Amino acid sequence: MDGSQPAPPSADEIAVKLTEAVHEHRVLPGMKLSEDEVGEVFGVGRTVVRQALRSLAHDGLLRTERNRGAFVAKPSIKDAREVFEARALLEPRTARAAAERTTPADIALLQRHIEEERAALAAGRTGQALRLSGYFHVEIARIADQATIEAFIRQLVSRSSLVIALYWRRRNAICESHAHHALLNALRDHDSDAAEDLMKGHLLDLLSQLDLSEHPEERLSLREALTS
Amino acid sequence: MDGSQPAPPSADEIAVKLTEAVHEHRVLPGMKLSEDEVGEVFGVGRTVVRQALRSLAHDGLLRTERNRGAFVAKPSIKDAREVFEARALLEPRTARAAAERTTPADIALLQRHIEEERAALAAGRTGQALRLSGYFHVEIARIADQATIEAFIRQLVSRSSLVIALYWRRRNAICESHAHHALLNALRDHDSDAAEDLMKGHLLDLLSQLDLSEHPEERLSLREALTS
DNA sequence: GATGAATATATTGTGTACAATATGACTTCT
DNA sequence: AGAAGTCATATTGTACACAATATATTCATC
Repeated sequence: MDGSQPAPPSADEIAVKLTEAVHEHRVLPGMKLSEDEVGEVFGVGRTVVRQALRSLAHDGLLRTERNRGAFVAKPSIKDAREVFEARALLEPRTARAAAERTTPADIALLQRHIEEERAALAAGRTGQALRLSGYFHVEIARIADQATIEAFIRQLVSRSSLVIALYWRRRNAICESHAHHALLNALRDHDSDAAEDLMKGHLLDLLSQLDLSEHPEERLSLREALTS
Repeated sequence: MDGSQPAPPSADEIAVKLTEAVHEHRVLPGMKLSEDEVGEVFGVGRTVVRQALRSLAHDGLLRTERNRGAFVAKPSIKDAREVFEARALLEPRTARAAAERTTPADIALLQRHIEEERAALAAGRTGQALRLSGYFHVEIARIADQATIEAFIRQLVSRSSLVIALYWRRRNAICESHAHHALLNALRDHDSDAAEDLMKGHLLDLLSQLDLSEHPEERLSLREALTS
């Protein structure tokens, strides 16, 4: 057997793991991420954990309160709208750019991606399906060869996961698969106009599935009503 | 006299100071930021400096090499193009949104902003003028009441400073003042179309002032040619 | 019994010591 | 003299100890 303990993960690796957990709705908005706890899970000291947490906080996934700790962000309704407005500005044009550069290798990769997503959904692993569904959008930015925009979209997709956790109406993420398939076809055919339109429509669809009307229940937490 | 030493700055405050220094071209691409050195300047330990540096690195302003240190990023020509493509996607539409929400107070603030910029330029403080010129764009996102997009634009403006430091042709940043003034008028008149068009044109102007043709001199650093 | 203060506990914030690693200097050998 | 190997030095990477602060508990008092 291999007695050597596996190399402790780096701060970036931990950040990726935590982000994945957010995407899969395994950690939910409001949950506290204790430094000691996270450190014990990953087998590193608090120093490294702190770096990872700070990285997540910088992406807007965590909110840190001084001498209190790091909590998974709970995007407000305004935040939710902002996220999708930003996506509406970035993603359609990026999809257009991607359509002009898509290679057969990209298509194959996206196809595998969609297949995994479908399989995860069929197996009831909705968390993984959700994460893959988000990464699909990141992949398109990568195909467009726009690293800067890709980083932004990655951030927006992450926050979208939080938004979905808070404001999603129904549990049927099935429609997504169709939208992604249509996008795939547009990319394959280098149909820029279609890609841009499909992406725009897809984002509007997603937004329309959210319930962004302020309910009084939002205010059930008196603490946050007064401290925020 | 006040013998009490001033409270040591927080990591965020140091990050802001460093970012300002980048904006003002006081720290230039490639410069090394030693942890001990920065810590001594600000009167804090390496722990806090590290957080600040990591924050800058997350914004793409620094590049950290393992066991070597943090160096101010030197955006490639591709990076430069990406930055302005992202800005072209975000800022015109944001200017449009801002035009629909601009208040007299915003106008007054922008006017002061432009005046400061002009004064700095007249006094030969080109660094400050450059920084103010960048923050003007951030202000517009703030007026649009889009915190998410504002954060992105802030990041892009910062990187633009690096790009300008590397690829700017002439030293005449005078034209900017006119462009910003025209934008101010459009915002005051709530002329959304004009605001969007002016911003689009302004960004194209900026881009056209850059020299983004690959020169062989770019490759004078063998080290970077092989390690990157 | 309720309220308020005082204390106890737990968690984060920061400095520092030590380990890991890269770079530069020096020595040695051909 | 040049090249390669070895060692010295400096800087970053990490863990840990202690300080600061917020929360929970206890206890006295009305």
